[in-house]
Amino acid sequence: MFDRCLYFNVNALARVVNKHWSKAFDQFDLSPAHGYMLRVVLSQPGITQKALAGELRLEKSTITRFVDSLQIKGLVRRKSGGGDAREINIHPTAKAIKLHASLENLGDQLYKDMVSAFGKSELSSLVAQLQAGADNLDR
Amino acid sequence: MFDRCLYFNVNALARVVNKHWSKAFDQFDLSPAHGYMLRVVLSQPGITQKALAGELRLEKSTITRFVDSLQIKGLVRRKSGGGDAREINIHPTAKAIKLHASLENLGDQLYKDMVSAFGKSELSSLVAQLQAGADNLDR
DNA sequence: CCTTTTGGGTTGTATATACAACTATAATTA
DNA sequence: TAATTATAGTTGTATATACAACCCAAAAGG
Repeated sequence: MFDRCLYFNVNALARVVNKHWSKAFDQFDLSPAHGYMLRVVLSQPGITQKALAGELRLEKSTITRFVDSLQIKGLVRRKSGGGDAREINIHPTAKAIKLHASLENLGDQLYKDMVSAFGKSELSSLVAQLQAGADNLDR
Repeated sequence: MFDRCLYFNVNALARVVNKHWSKAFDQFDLSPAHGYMLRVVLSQPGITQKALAGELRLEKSTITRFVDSLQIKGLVRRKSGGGDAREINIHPTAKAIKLHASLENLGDQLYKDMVSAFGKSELSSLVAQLQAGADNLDR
């Protein structure tokens, strides 16, 4: 009934993609969203929460929550005192650093899974359209 | 950092689409998801919850919750007793029937919004890819 | 300087949705 | 037909995420 509807189809695809990603991230005991945030922290140690919100396109309150839970798991630390006292810098712990390579491998693996599910050129055109769509609408 | 990642981009687009749709559905005091469910009930009065889950691609427990809230708003009624006593048939109330035309108009309007944001052919190719993607992965 | 405004982060609260365990009924099989 | 299995729906619980109201520190304007 909603075959041609953007809202319906983007949400339906998001649900199946999220399920696939969740299963893959289970081995790290992380949700995909938390895993992606950790990847950003690992690649930019000391990043502020504001910048994380920008990278991940999530609200700052959501970032607070995610940092809280990574902190509870012993994967990141909050540090203040770098110039602007309002800012908080997020650093990966040694435990997180040990995961870095396997997290990136998982990313590669998932990409390959999608290439074989969709085909390489179809996948990249789909992703490009998703991205253009978000940019278009986000105003 | 995740520019080419399906997970990231499908979720980012879903968030902006959902925001746009939510704003549009405010006038009915419905979330888009509830509005879509009501549209299905209006077009197939007496549909079972199982069939609703199929149409909307949502879990049956989610359907229970949605029907609960439409019922509380006086928009649908549950009726049993049609043969199989496990099944529950969902019917729109008179109040819901009055909304039917404007809900469909809203759907048309949103479609037009998307056509002007994306362009007609880009939109339909995007939606077709979303749909094919969900079908592909959902196994 | 002192006051106002802006910006980063947190907290309270709300919604969408899922999954697993459960209940009640129907269908199958022995 | 009695026992097993499958199916429709409900409920408990959990997660992701948003928004609005708030707090504190910084910047800007008088």
